[in-house]
Amino acid sequence: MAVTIKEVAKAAGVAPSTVSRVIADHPRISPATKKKVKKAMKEMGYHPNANARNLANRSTQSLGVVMPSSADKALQNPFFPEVLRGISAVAHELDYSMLLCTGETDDEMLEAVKRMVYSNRTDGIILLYSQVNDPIMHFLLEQNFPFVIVGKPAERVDEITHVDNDNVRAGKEITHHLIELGHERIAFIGGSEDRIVTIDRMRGYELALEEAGLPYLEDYRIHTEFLKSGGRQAVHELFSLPKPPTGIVIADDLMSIGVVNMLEEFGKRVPEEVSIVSFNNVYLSEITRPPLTTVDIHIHGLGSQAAKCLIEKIKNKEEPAKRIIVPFDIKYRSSTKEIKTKQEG
Amino acid sequence: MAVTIKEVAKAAGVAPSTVSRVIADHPRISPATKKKVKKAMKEMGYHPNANARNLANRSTQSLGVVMPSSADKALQNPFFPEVLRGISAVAHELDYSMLLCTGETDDEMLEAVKRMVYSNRTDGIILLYSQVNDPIMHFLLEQNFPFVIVGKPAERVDEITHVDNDNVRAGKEITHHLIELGHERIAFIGGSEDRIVTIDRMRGYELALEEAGLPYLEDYRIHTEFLKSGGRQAVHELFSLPKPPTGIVIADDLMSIGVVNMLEEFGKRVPEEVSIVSFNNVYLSEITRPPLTTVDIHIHGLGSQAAKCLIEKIKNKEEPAKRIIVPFDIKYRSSTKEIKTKQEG
DNA sequence: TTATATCATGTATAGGCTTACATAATTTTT
DNA sequence: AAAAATTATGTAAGCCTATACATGATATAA
Repeated sequence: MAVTIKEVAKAAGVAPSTVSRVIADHPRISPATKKKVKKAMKEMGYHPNANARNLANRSTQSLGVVMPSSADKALQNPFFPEVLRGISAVAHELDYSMLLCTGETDDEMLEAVKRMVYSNRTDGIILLYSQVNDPIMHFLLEQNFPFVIVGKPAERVDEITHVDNDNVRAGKEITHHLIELGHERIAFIGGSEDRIVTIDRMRGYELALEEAGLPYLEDYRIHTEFLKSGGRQAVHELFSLPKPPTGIVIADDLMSIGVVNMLEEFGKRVPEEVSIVSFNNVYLSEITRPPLTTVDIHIHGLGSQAAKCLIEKIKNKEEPAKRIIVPFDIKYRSSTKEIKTKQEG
Repeated sequence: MAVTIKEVAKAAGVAPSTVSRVIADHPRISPATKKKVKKAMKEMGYHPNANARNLANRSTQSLGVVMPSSADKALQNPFFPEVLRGISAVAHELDYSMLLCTGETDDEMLEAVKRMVYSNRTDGIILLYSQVNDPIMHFLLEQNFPFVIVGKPAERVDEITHVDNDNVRAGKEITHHLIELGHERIAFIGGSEDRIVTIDRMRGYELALEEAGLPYLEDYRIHTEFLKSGGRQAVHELFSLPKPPTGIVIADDLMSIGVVNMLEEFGKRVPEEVSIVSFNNVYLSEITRPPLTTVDIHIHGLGSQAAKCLIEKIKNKEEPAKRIIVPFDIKYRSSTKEIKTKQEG
């Protein structure tokens, strides 16, 4: 059994409460006893017991982090380790620990979150995704439990603290880049339409087309989970169109890699024949072939800001809902190319 | 304040200890009172407080998971989300939660681990990496704190429970595959030589060469962190050799992608001019171009086995050290090609 | 110098749960 | 039918820390 506050107290010849106060750096402890107690703590190898402490404090000093359910392969997205790092950076600094929550199915996830909340294992929760009609979010809302979202809430946007990029603008700007290069037939490939991030990025894509006076074709929009075969089929159809696109806006770097692969299969080369842009700027996008022109969304920043907001909210339940927009910038690399021959008006 | 055991007891007309026993499903509680108490719990929305419980039990019901320090980009490896899923699967099942531990520097990591251990935040630790002379491992050993390694310990192999693939054999077999295809000039590219996984895979590579009577050249071995520029330089040198390799064994799928990219830059095509094999079989390796022939190490299994072992060890301190070898299999895809023209004797 | 404010520390309780031990009720044994 | 064993539940003492309140010692004010 580890050494307790009592034993330290006895050794230092003071009361347990005094030791506790020394730990908390209470101002009304004389320098002399402070020193004496600290010495005893060192000598005896004392370390406070987090459980006891948290019980007394009615807190846990830990942040729950909820990943999307891992039904799909999306979880292998390097986005996640990177946000985790961001969260970890400030959590560590402010002396919080991170409780991770994954699960195979949505039900399993919800159950896991409920357990975390009910059993008081965490002081607050970060949702690493945002989707339409999310039961977990509803639960948290209903319980009035502190949480923040990385991404934009599907509803009650003004009541829920969230950390996001301006994905609409990012979508618009990156699409605009393609337009500037002379592209007029631009497709959009994104994941599930339930994910807010997909919706926003697509919205930006639409706006850019509109602004440029380019037609907006239903056939140019693909939503797929990208589990290989499904995605292949979709891309195949896209390029079987009478007027196939010359540029594609893809909602995620990881998908881009799959798309490049499929295009190659169909004999289309990137960027010579098709230009591609995407989002996230994971490390991968730099080392893949071709290196991707992509929106750097500052994943690490998303994570660290989310952690910061959540901790503020935990410390002060009255903290108003906030919206933090992490700026993005575009990394211009080699997956796009100017288009010379204007494709008929 | 949440409802406590006492309140439930009062409502059900029993003693708090009875309620506690109902929760623990104690056999000596009559079905009648069990039912009565459960009803009260439901009605009042009672949920046990994890902190109080853990304090009384001197346990935490949580597993600490230590990722490598994120100094390098290696953390963006999809390997990690995938092991986490594996760990999570059994942790969840056995009602443990996962405490994540990352850090920028090695010192920060060590400090974080010390805090976890000293403050009793976790019952045991899973190390997601293994390297030579790891201060964290030494600390854990010295404290006699339950931990398991995903990978092979650098020392005291028989005293430390670990879950690993037979990386030497995997290295040998995958290299052998290249040899079977007629390759005789085979290089090896791996990450840091401090990582045991690199060492083992390279050892397998060497064994395969030896067995086939192929020469083993110093110049054919590259170790790099693969932070782009460094890797590029190395690959450049490799292919400036008088006799450049026709096949490469690469220690990790993620690196493979970088290598393919660089080769392309140097005008070498995969697999037409250079064959490539690697390890891990992350989702990416399937969708990249070309799809990689790679060793499927069953990442999920590594994680789940590790969690299982750790929990066993937590429950029984006397549990002997174990070594679990998760089987691997090779996914044959399109990054290798038979070599026709025997390159001079 | 005495009353009062300030400071340094101690006492005791709370936080929510588990569990060894005690006790009352029931069943089994002889 | 009394003694013994078993069963069902209660009592109370932890687990370790934080903190409101109490107390004694100094310093300040009147």
